[in-house]
Amino acid sequence: MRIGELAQATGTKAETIRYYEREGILPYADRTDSNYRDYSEDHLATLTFVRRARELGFSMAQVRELLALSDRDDKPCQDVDRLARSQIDDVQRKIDDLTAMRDELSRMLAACDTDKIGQCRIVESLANGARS
Amino acid sequence: MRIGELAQATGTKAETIRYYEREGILPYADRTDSNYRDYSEDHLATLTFVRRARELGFSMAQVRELLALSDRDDKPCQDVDRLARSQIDDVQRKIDDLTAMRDELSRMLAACDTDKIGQCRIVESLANGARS
DNA sequence: TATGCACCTTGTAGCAGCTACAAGGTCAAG
DNA sequence: CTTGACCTTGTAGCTGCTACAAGGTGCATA
Repeated sequence: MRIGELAQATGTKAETIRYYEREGILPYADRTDSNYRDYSEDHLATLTFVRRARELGFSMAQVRELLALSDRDDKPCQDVDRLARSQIDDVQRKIDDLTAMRDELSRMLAACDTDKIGQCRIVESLANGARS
Repeated sequence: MRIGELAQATGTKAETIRYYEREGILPYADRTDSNYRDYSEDHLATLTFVRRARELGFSMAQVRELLALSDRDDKPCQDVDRLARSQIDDVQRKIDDLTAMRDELSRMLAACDTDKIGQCRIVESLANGARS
């Protein structure tokens, strides 16, 4: 697969893909005889993952960590455990916040449907949750 | 409440708060006689919301839209409806992705606990979901 | 009263994570 | 043989902060 195809498949700019390669986020792609980057299904999967993780608010450093969980053949189980455990808490917190947000948006929609004028409490929905 | 206090309460740098004011993300704060910014509970709630929304991967523009839903006294119900509806889809997609990620992280933890060597499929967990 | 810290302003500059465009070149399909 | 996708290196712009400097005010405390 060439860079343009991969770009299209993932909704990523070709220049961003090259940038990820330079940054070591994506593994270096083999070059064809004509020096074109040649991508595999693995590259596609990794890039899709990276893009979604970034959309979900993970930093590049966190994405690197998450990717590191992937090829952990070398790493002892307890490292993986520690890494996964700390990520899980982070992910769960995001889910909780998003759920509160979604529920509030739904409530507003429902109020709109029945033409009741409801107050919008979307700010409160996230603001009030006591968190560390 | 003064800026330092608000900064501490929300884990935001004072300079970031001033930046948000300049950008119109946070409403202009009244100044005391001694020209200090004076924040209310509303400011606290809004800033908390903004910070969480940003952590969840919403852009400044999206945060503005979400905030706009909040003081919609002026806007007709159908505008609110349209805006809320499109945001809900976005939020639900994030929840689904994060849930897949969390489940896969949990699976890995479980495998670690029982000392079975399981393959890490976190990349696949997000990569394979067919999405628009 | 003086020291020190939090705050004010304006301005400039840096980092992260892209995104864009330019210059100069290769490759392959119509 | 032209067109368009790709290659390289380099530079510069955008977003969303973050930092620091310069010069000044407010205010609590030794």
